[in-house]
Amino acid sequence: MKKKITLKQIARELDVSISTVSKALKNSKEISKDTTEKIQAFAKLYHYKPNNIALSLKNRRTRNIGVIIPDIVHHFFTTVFRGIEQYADTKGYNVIACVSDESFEKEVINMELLANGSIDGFIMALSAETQRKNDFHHLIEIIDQGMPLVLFDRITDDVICDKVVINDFEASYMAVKKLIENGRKRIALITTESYLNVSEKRAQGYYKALKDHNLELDENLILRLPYQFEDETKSEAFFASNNMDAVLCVNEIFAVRAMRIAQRNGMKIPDDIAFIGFTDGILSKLANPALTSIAQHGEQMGEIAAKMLIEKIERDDEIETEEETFRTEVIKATLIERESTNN
Amino acid sequence: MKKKITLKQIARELDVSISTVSKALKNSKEISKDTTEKIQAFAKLYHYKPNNIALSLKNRRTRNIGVIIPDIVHHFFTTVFRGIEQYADTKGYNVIACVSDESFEKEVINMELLANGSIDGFIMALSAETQRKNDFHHLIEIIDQGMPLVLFDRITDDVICDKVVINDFEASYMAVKKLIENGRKRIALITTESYLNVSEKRAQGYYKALKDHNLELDENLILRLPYQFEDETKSEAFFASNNMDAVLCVNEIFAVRAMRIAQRNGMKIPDDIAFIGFTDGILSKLANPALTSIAQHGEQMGEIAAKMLIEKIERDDEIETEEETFRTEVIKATLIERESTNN
DNA sequence: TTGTAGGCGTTATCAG
DNA sequence: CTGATAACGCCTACAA
Repeated sequence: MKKKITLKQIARELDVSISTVSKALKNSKEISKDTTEKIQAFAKLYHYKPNNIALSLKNRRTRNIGVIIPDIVHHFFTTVFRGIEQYADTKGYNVIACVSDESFEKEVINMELLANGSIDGFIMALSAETQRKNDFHHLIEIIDQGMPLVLFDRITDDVICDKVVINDFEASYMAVKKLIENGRKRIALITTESYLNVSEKRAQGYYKALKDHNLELDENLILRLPYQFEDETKSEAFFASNNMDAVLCVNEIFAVRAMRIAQRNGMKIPDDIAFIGFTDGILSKLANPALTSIAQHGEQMGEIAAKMLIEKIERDDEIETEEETFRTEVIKATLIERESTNN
Repeated sequence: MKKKITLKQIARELDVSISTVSKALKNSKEISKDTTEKIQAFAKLYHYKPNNIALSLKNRRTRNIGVIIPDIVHHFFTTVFRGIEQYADTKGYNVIACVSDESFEKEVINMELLANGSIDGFIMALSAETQRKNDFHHLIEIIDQGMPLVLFDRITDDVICDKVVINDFEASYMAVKKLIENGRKRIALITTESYLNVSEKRAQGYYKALKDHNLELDENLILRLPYQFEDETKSEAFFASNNMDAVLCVNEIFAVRAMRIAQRNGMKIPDDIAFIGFTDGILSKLANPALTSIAQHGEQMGEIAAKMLIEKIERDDEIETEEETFRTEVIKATLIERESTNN
């Protein structure tokens, strides 16, 4: 077992000084061709690679970025993560991934842990609990310390930083509009129980679309489900006690579950009832019938977030003063039509 | 914007030496109560937290573990990742996640990048390309440097290290046996095209089960699909030109796709044809009909892998010599029966 | 009780 | 052309 070799060891072996070795390995022309070759050959032989930690300490940058997502099993976050990872990779950055599990406390702890030098910046989506509590002191503190932060999807207006979102309101509006144009009259909304920024915006789009087309808002047609687990009793009661001809769901899991229940109740999709869901993931594609779905372009979102963050990190290095400016990028969601609606 | 404060700054402000500050913050009884209190108060006021990078350099451990998975959108890997992250979190470790994208080169590059001091150990599943090339020099080199490594799921016998797998062979055998006991005679296998260790073992289980029950192995009943993308033409031809009454698939995506095609061809599930898939993910649960599925317990797998790794990391710290021993943990897969088979 | 010095691995500056 | 020194932030054995 040969431990990693250091400059010091090379220097000792070759009977030169550490700085000579360092320079030779960087092809500095201060060093003679002879010594340079000798040192490089030796270094190669022993697979010398500079120690990242020492470099980080010296340069005050780690080339690590911290990503905190509420839930990794949720397809949307996974795709965003993928986008982040891919872009970061091309720029030579590593991604440290933390899952907040929708918990405020885990979010805070993870952030504090990473903020102590382990990373150069954060990309995150707020946990449900954080949004409910409306407590963002940990984010503000981080920013205060000069650490770049990019929020995506689950954002808040209370924190001033770079952000990436999709046009939830418009996307939802368009989806409902489409349903109405297809002749649907009783359009239900299945959304999350807890207060999530995005769900709220999607609900607003739904309200507005109904209103603009002179359809009455019927509170009975709105079902609020717990975000994580559900035993389907609420959903079944919902379908049993209401008649509707279309459903908009704020995510694809809700949509696919709802379709199953509707089918179990003998309804034909899309003849009797149409479905549209957010999150155009694998479930939408492979559902039976395939689900018409609003693509949130998670991968693109992650890529943009990573790009914004890395730009800010690398800018910080150069100029020092210069007034900070923050951007909010809005990605346009697109409707992917499949079998659960008629076109 | 207040940058993070260091021991040095505290020392200067309070007009004491750095080591006094360091000791005071650790409640060393070398330091007088007075100074200790003064220093601690000041440190608290400025939110002093030791710099992780400096600690890593000093202690030669980072409390980071590197995880390399072939594909994060694949549900199974996601759940393993979750298990790793959760366990690591409880032990105060961070997880640096890299995606190899099934590419040998990305796997090598990522490993080399991380191996230079960024992490204390690796957990990984081999990329498809790595398994195909049978080239593991990068793993061997890593181990050689004394870096702990745990392989999971996609493993190889050519590398000696800790491993976690499920009993693929037996699981597959049991699944086929069940199908046979249900009266199925023409049982197909849908597996991956590229050589993957796990697929191979599952195929072996399939062969053995057929043989033990005196069913002939019909090569026409085996469909090999590309791992990542597929336009379904091959699958459709497969279903068109063969008649079968059951299908075993090496993952749930293949299974759900296959079910759709069978249904499109007018077959009734499970009456005309039964399906069993590996990977008991969300797709299996929400498919229509719900898919009988072999649970691989990804989360548990991740947890065990993380536990093995962290134990090795922390053992390395203490004792130095002591002969190394490596374990292979085998997790028992379980069959979750749903609507796609009759019980 | 407090401080000094050396070291973790690297680089940059300056002196020889 | 080469080497000594200081610094990044922290810890600790040893000295005062």
